[in-house]
Amino acid sequence: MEDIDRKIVALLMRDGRMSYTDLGKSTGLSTSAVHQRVRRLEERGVIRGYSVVVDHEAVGLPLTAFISIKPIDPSQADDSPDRLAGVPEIEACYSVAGDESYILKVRVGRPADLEDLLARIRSSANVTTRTTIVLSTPYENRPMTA
Amino acid sequence: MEDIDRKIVALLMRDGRMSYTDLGKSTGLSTSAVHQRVRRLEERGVIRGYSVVVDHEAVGLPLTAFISIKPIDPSQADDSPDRLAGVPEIEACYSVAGDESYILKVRVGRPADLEDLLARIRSSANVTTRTTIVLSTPYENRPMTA
DNA sequence: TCTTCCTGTCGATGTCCTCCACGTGTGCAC
DNA sequence: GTGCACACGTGGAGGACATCGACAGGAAGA
Repeated sequence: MEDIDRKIVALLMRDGRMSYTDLGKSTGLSTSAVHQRVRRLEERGVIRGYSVVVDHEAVGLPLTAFISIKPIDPSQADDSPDRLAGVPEIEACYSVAGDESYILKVRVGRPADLEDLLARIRSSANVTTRTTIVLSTPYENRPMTA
Repeated sequence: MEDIDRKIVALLMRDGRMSYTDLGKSTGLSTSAVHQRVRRLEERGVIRGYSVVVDHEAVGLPLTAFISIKPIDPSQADDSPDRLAGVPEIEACYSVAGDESYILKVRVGRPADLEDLLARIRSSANVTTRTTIVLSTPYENRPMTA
């Protein structure tokens, strides 16, 4: 990937609503040229979409946790992501190497909600869980460096 | 937070570049009214900013890992986030309850880069590390449900 | 050299953002 | 009830921006 594309992506990570005009000024290109590049980045799948950065406390989900899961029956089909896809509290699911098979990142409102969520995860995916509570988040989703 | 604000946030999580006109149509409000609400959400800090969703493989960072860190000297000042803030490979830093003190999410290009990164983390923060390699990411940063 | 492809600039058009003036409903003091 | 303040909505006007097409220049290969 070219250097200028990398710069465009880095700029958009900092401000996803930046106008093409401003992107052009920051990269030394014309508006149309930037527009074309962004469209190509979208087509190639480098840019998958745009999103908003939300304060989770403010939207009523102040409690974050990581849940590592392990199948109870090691011979069972490994389809936990599908089984858990419908659980809205799960923000991310990573297949990992190591003792456990997946790490989930979840957000809930209160400890009681977490308890309830764990029960749902265990029963719907037939797994054991190991939960790590997040106390604070110094930083998250930091933008790439140019 | 109001129901309609929640809907606006949910819509923007799905498409952070959605126009105020379209947001208005989806929420049954006029363009100006939506605009006002979004501005208030930004002022209150509910909306912290806008960003782009990037395919990390496409930008040359296909290897993701979680690194749990623990201070070597338990009596030392607990300022790891500050010490590590300058390391660009670290995308997120969570202070967690449990045996370890922080979980870092990192992205690098190759295993050798991870080795190098781990050395830098250990020396600059004076910590021991436990690394969990991500094999695949079924989903990540899923939008809230309305 | 000529062709082709890629990537850029420039200009025109329609859409959207942005702001301002104004209307409406609610709660409160009088 | 009346008057007022306030929060929140609508609608319109203007300027900025996105979007598209036509065209220019440079690089690589025949």
